[in-house]
Amino acid sequence: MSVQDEKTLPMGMFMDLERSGPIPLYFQVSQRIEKAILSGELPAGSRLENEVALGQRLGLSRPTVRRAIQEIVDKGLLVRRRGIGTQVVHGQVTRKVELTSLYDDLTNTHKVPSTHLLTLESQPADAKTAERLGVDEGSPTLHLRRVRLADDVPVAVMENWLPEDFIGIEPHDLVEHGLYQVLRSRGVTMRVARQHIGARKSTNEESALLEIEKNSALLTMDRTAFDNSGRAVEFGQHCYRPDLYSFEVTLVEK
Amino acid sequence: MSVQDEKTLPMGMFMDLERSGPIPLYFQVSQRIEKAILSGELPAGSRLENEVALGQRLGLSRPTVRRAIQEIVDKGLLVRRRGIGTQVVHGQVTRKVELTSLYDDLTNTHKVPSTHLLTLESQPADAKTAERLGVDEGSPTLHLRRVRLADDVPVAVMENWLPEDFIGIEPHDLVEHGLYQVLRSRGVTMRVARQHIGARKSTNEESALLEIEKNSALLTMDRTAFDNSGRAVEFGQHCYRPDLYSFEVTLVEK
DNA sequence: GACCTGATATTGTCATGACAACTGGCCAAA
DNA sequence: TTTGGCCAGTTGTCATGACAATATCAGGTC
Repeated sequence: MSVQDEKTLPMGMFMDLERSGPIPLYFQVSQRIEKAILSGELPAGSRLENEVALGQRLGLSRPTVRRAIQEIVDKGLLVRRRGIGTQVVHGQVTRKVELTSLYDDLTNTHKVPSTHLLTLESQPADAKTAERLGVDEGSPTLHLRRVRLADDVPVAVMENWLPEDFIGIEPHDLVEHGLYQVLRSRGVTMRVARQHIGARKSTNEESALLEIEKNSALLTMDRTAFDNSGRAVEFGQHCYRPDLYSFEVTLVEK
Repeated sequence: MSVQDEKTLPMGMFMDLERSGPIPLYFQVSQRIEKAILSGELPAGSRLENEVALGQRLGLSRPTVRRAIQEIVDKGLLVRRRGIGTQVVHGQVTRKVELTSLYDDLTNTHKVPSTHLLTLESQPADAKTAERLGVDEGSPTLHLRRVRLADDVPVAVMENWLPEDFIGIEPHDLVEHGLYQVLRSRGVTMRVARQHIGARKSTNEESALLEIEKNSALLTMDRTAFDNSGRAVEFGQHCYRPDLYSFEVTLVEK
């Protein structure tokens, strides 16, 4: 019995590519394929059409098709093997495969998110904050502390520091929109973020805020985020209720 | 004062590319650039030569140079901006930027790793294991449980299940080499892994094994790993001492 | 039957060329 | 002085073509 006894599917889709629109062709293709996988149209283990044939059928060049496929490989949904072809990964868990999202989206899954703003103040940078943000120690920063809730149940305590040019953000924005949305609306686009994920016991204050027992286990995440110019725009220390939140990561070996 | 007042560096390297060797050209180039960044030769904020010029100087086509640069962008060390160029990210933390490695390597940093093998047995798959591995419930699996130590200090308790064809792995191998090395030596190459990272309190047994207080906070990680044919080859539930171990993740926005 | 050999299929790498889209600065006009 | 438009520089996208590396499979030979 061979390893891939699954047959190649015809994939009768991709008839309408918008060639003059602003959306890249490779992106249009990759989205269709991903959708076909997640919807079950391309079941686990099935083989994809080979790159050349797929390109011909869609009227696209091989590099374009190849890039589209690569996007999905990077997400961990497809596996390519030289001499063999491209297959959908086995593992029926082909859902919820987004790389660790920036939190906003995750609570949106059938939950109503809300925010309690505890602190919003200007604060001189201490040594650690200065190092993480790449600013001088003692220079002013915007310091904020929030409790994030889903369906009125507290999920996380989030403490953030931002460079001084963000001083002036209104409390109203943060309660309504979440930090990253506010930054985006001010013209900042995040590009790179470095995260450390760990665990520790909760303090008494955190236990009260999160409505959990004293000395519970907490899931913690430190993050420094950089915008598209490479400047640090945010440093945060967050802690989560582990019974309500966890991180999902998909690794793809080179 | 402009945002990028840094000057473009000449980068007088890349003289010796091995064109006939087995190592891809784009990989050779990306390694040189990454090395130059990590060594400080390309300081934070400095601009890279533009793709066309760099290609000409190295005798390479633009796609090849572009791919080399893209590799480093994906690691979060470089940032590209259309119309501007490619810059090294600000943020002096340009060290230890490897995506969440597969554990073996992490303990190797100045520590002596060792392993206590607690369990190594054949065990019929329960419902959860069967689902994760994609095998039938009740079919035989290899079940193993280990304590991982660094410098003789326990760091993690790791419990794994593998499909039946791995039954026959010797205890000696696991003590000496770590699970992933053993699998590699049996011809398995990992491609995709899905991980869930969370936290919880330790059980009494875990507290004893890890030499920590009862009811401490633990960092937990569940993982299912797939080989290059997309078949699940390992399912594991691990827990770590949070004072000795944490996860590092670098996110890059599309 | 076991083993080698070659043909075939498929992805991996690389080159060349072209145009589009975005950014920044220069310069002229209001 | 300010505004607007033009221009050059750089990355983003896409097409075409070629060869290399690797896995499968059929067939022949020992």
